[in-house]
Amino acid sequence: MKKYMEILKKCPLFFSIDEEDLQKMLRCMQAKIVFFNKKYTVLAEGSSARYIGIVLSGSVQIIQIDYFGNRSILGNITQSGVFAEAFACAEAASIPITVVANEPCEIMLIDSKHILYTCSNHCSFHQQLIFNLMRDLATKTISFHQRIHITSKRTTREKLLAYLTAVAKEKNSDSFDIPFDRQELADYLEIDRSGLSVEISKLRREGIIVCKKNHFRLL
Amino acid sequence: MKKYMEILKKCPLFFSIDEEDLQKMLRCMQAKIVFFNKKYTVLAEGSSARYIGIVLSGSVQIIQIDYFGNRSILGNITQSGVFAEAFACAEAASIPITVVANEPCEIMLIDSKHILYTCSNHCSFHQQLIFNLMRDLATKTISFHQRIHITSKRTTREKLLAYLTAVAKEKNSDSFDIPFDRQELADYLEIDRSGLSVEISKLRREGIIVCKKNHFRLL
DNA sequence: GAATATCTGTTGAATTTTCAACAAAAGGAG
DNA sequence: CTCCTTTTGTTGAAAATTCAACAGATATTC
Repeated sequence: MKKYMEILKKCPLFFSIDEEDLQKMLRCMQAKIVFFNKKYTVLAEGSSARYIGIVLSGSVQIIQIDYFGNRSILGNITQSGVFAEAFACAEAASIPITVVANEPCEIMLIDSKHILYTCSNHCSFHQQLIFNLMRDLATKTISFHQRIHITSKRTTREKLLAYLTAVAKEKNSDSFDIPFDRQELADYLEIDRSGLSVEISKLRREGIIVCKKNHFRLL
Repeated sequence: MKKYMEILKKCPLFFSIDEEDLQKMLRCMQAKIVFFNKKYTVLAEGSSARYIGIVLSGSVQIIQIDYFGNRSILGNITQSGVFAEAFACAEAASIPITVVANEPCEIMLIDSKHILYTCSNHCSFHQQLIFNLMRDLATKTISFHQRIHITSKRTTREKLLAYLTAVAKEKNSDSFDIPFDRQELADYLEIDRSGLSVEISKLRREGIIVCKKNHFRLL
């Protein structure tokens, strides 16, 4: 567990909790670490909402697939990021989304009952954990607002530009990588892949963007 | 303040807090009550993210308006519901949404610093408040997932049917009112109003729905 | 490095949405 | 009740998206 300390200290769930307490806490919560290969399912839609996940290495995608097989990508969680916490915290019966490994990754899974309810040891840092969870959920809510700001645009071009400017703003640079390939970006923006490619080409010809693979630059 | 007790006891922020404590708490937090007429702005985009709002009577809509003036409706908050809590809890500088009164309404506003940080009186129920806030945010996150499930559909018909079946499921009945007029429903589903009317007429002719104004019935 | 699989860009046709404009219906004010 | 305003439904034309199919580019495997 020790080798993951630096990563866990950056996890929003554990802010303001010192390393010693964190070690104790993880043992107390019976945190387990699981490895997944690329494209493997970390949590499947319909499975128990018991677990809260933390990405130790690699990255995962949060996806929704409807009855027709259409995929929506809700987000991308990278190192130190948390996922599935909303369903656990709301004590939902099951999760309405699927989490898949984007690349080989190590995932920490914690049973939410150890987080939501104080253990018999009355860990003093438990209140801090709840507070951190609240902040994390608030941050997630804001990121959903941003996603809606992007996907509510009506045309492919507007969605794409709204997305790219949002990423540029977040990364504080006009030059950046995006965490999606073309099909994934289309599924994130809720548009057709081929239409997306057409629009990227247009923006390139018009001199508005430069891009190579998943690296973009706004001009 | 007393006349609002029954409403506040149903507010997710105050679950498991008894009436006596709640009274004290509200005084301690300097909660203020403001009245708004229909269509008036309760909180404007860009304003301080300091306040958490609670609907005491009437209802409010959470909306986003982009540079072209296109409105997206993110949700509808009714009696005992909470709004703007995510921005306050994440300590955002300003709010990226606008809250407008849907009808005449009474709103309680609480400065979030009184919620997030313990007061000098060390109110014992403060921890419960944080826990409630966390649950509330988790619930909101889930409702965003549901909204995305609806708006990610590609056609007007699919969006409309996904929305109607979701409401029917929530209300546990095939017959229900929706909180939107046609333009608002279009702005919630991210589609064109006239296209929506066309689709409603089609579904009516096909005998899939019955509707009158904002009352719908699925067959 | 050759063979194979995956990803990306392009095209044209079909479908759908958007937009503007108007008429009918419903609601509110006096 | 009548006038006026707002909401809803309808239409056709323009614009945009989706879909299927394919070719070139890029990775991956052996």
